[in-house]
Amino acid sequence: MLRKVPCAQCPLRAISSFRSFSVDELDFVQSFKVGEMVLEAGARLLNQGESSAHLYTILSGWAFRHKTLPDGRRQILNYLIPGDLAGLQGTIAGELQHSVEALSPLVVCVFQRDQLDDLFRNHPGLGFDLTWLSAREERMLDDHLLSVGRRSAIERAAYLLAFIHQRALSVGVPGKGRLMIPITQQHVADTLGLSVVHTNKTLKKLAQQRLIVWHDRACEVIDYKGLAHLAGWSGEPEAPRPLI
Amino acid sequence: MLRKVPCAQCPLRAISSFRSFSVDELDFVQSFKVGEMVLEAGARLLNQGESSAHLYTILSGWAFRHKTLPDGRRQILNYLIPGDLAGLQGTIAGELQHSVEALSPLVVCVFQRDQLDDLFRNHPGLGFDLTWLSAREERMLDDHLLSVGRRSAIERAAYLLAFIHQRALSVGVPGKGRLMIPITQQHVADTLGLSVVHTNKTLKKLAQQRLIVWHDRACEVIDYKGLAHLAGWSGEPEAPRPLI
DNA sequence: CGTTACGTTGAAAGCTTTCAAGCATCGTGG
DNA sequence: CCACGATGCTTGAAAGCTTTCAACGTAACG
Repeated sequence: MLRKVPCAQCPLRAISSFRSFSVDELDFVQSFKVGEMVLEAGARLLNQGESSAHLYTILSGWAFRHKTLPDGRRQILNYLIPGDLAGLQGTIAGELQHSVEALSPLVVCVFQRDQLDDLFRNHPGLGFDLTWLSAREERMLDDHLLSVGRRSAIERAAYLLAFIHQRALSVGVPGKGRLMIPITQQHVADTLGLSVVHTNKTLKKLAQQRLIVWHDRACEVIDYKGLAHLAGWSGEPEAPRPLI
Repeated sequence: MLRKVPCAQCPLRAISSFRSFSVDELDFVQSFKVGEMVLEAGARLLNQGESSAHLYTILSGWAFRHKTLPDGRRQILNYLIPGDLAGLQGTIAGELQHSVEALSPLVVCVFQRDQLDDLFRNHPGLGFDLTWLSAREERMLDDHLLSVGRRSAIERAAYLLAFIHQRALSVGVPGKGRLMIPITQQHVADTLGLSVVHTNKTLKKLAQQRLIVWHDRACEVIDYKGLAHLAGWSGEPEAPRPLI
């Protein structure tokens, strides 16, 4: 937890999908920031049942949020990519009810939870942003719940991959290369509520229809519109969003 | 939209699960409140695809939040009971991505969305509360997603009814009588991601095990602990919560 | 070169849906 | 007052989607 890039020079802020911040806001966020942390793929950022004194914003890399039943069955709740905030739920209860695990090497920005009071008191705009981010996560969960509850296996898979693809593009994740979503079929299965075996067969169908290509531990979306259409999904509404 | 009970005398505030508000906060909430609205069972409070200038807090009655696929398949996302806030998602995008429909006669408190700025600016504690409420909804959705994705049909049903039961008790919904959850088996099916037919057979099993009794368009929980145990669910963590 | 993680396949078993039909209640119009 | 349509709850049987079981191939790694 050494490096501490000045927020004003954060490469993420250059991306057009993030709203611009005032100097005042940037100053505060800068002081709110404790430092940066680097995790390797597979490492846990947050743990179900534990409480954390920190909030995190993903700077680079991929992660996912999940929770498990007592007997070990696992459900992936959502994926985290650069610009996403993690750990806010810890604000309402001591213990976090889910875990966050890195899918790829991960760099996160670390904030001190006990400065939240200060944030709400002195920077109402940022307070609003936190509510905004939370409501946005809620909306994504609504979509996932609709998907897992009411879509067929192939529709679910199509929706999921289209969803992740769109989100990653909106924050420029692919860089200059092609976008490779760094997940295994087990991750897909645990997101869709399916078995790995059936997930494998379902992804194969999507590949046969030339909608995706499955690489080693990664998925490449070939036809985003085709996926969205198959799933009957119109995409997430885009709006300039805050980056805390 | 006529009556306007003073917030300080709101019967909900007498319930111990809500945190106490300062005079200052009460004054603001009072001014934030535009009035009250009464809906009959089946009426829509909010509509997917439309935008609303209002936020609502349920004062009495039951409602549910849901969204549908283009071909009509419906997923119920959550249930709303007294003290719950509705419409916050409309803050982040013009159009709401879900609908809210009354399950029983409903009385709601109406707030003006464009006063949210004022709220965040002059009442940081209430701003925090909004984030808190949003994060809480998020946590409930996490639980539902885990349930629909990874629990068997009977576990899902047990979880759902235990969940609703606990929540309703925490805000004193049953009054002095027994708690009757005013839902049809179609609602249960659309919440669990199952067909009505299979839902019917599943509920019958719960009834045979003496965990619930199904009445006409209503469910009575007989053995809350039994349901929670069957579902492998430990209940929602309880904490004093805000009432806006 | 053995081990482990990931992906792939085929077949049987099982859970859930769909299809069909029937019963009961309730409000409405004739 | 009664027929009738609409809504909700039940049931049985067949069809279908998904899981489980079992095996096998490959690539990466120590």
